[in-house]
Amino acid sequence: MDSENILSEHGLRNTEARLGVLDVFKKYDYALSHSDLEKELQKYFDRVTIYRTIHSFLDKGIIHKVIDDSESAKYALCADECSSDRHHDNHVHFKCTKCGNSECLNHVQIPSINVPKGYLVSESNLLIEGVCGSCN
Amino acid sequence: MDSENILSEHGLRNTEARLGVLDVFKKYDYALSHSDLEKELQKYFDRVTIYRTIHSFLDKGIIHKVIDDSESAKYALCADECSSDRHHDNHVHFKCTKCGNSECLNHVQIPSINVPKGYLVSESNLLIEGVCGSCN
DNA sequence: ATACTATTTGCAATTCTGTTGCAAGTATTT
DNA sequence: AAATACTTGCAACAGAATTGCAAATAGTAT
Repeated sequence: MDSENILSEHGLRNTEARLGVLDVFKKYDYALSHSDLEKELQKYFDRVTIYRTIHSFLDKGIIHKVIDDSESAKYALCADECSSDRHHDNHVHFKCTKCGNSECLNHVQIPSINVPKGYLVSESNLLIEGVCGSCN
Repeated sequence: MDSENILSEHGLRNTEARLGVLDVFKKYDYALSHSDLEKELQKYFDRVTIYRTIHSFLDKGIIHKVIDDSESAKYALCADECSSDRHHDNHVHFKCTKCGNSECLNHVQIPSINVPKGYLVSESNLLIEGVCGSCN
């Protein structure tokens, strides 16, 4: 989907900064941190704008947080089915210990897990660490 | 196991600060962040000491990092089988969206997952979100 | 096209998180 | 009890993230 439509369908105004951030996400096939975005965009936009863009994209369901045991939070574009109200609720992410990149494994499903009695599950996130195809 | 033994078995000296941190972990059955520890301990120890204690406990395998989609890193006591060289490598954590607490589900095993061809898996972490027994 | 309104942006200041160097204090060994 | 190595607190620092406010801009109505 083209970037203008992504924004308007999620109820966000069409601005340079948001288009710029979307372009960076589209350029990479792995999850990006704020500082990754900043490196590419600092010539054009303020750090604070990038933070605020990340927040509004998270709010509207354009990106999701990729869970990672590292220092800083990373984010990736959501699959098209996601929206602010009904979110894709099974995420599998693979983090390569060599190159440090995290990617979403969209086609892998998390098998259902038995939780203790009285617990309700709404979402699950599986982080797999190892060596990715390019580094292996 | 009593706190003095935990420390000496992991090759750490027996100090007030370390005993204090261990006590806080034992007091709660869910994962704690640095700031949780700081709230309880700031009257007795310096912030830096708490950071350094967390690091040495991680190093020696007394605690492990609990992966969480929230702001700050959280930690929890390891089960007895863990040590610095051979670490328990399958962690399942449950985060309650009502109370915000994360706990370890030690008895739940992560089913094996099919990763793309050419990928190697060394460790996996499953974060389940939902409502815990006490909040439900 | 122009004017209006609400949203968005940049800047400066601030807060929170985490680290480092060093001198003083403490645990352990002899 | 003395020597040594580790641990702690303090101050300074570095980086990550947030907030308030005024200026700029997008979308809408005129």
